[in-house]
Amino acid sequence: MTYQVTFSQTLHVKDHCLCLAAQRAARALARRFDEAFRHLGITSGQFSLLMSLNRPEPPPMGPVAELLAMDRTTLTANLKPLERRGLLEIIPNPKDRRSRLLRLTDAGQSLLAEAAPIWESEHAKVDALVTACAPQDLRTALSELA
Amino acid sequence: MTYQVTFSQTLHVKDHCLCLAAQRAARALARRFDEAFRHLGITSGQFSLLMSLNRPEPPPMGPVAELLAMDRTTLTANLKPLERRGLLEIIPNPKDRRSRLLRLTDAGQSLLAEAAPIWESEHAKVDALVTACAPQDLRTALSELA
DNA sequence: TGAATAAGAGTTGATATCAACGTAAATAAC
DNA sequence: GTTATTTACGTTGATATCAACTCTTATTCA
Repeated sequence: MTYQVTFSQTLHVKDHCLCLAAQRAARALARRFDEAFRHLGITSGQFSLLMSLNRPEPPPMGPVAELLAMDRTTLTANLKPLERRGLLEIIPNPKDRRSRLLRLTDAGQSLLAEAAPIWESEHAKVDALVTACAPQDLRTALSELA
Repeated sequence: MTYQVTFSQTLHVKDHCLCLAAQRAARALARRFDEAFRHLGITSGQFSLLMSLNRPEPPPMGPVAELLAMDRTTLTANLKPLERRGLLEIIPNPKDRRSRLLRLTDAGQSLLAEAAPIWESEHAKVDALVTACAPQDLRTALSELA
């Protein structure tokens, strides 16, 4: 005879699982920003990636993957469509031949400049949805989990 | 001449974007629970899906997709590997011939019974990581975004 | 009742995600 | 200085995600 998970245990998990809550919020927010950026031809994830490359010096892949909290191989995959579209370049690192540097192209810069005000306005709406705690505390709490 | 996004704007987005923060946390939590469930052969997402089917009556797909805050077509895709492994069944709805009902099999129930205590212990560790606000407030805030 | 509309799902195509494995280069140990 | 280890990245295969489109069945309404 096998132990059965009761319905009330299921309800407990549903109401308490931070993993599920984070997935739900992440999916919903991604869809929301995907929609906002759609006319620019980028997704929310692509916006975050392009924005993370807007630095004084082109960064190698490792730190970017770390910043986005994604697997390095996921980053490799995500770069491809953006590279194809000429929004970024993957160039050798003169300091370390194992490494590649990620550089935003002018086209990438321009696209980012169009996207930034959209992010600003959409994000203000999202921020306003949060009432259970201060939005800054929510951000901090999420960072504690990453 | 094209407007350029400044580095300080980039830092502002990085430090304030709830979408990025949610993606980061969601990815990190998924990896963490994936690891915890690995020996059972399921991922964190599959755990959430199977758990959501543990109800007195097999639910149709729509409400399950809604509960998980995922696209209906994503749910269709996610069901396939679990159905192949005999953990759930997709059966016709006698009340509505457009609809399908999702039923956990005995094997699915058993697997869930093994997974539940793992979730319990892993989740306690995760909960302890949250200090910026009460874990319950974090859950509520995330729900407000979904 | 018959036509228009809405609702529930599936398929396709593109991208996203990660583990497992592999390659090459830098660094450490001896 | 040669070997061992570590680091940085890529490829492959499986699953995840969603938009756009299509199919079928209910429901609405005229």
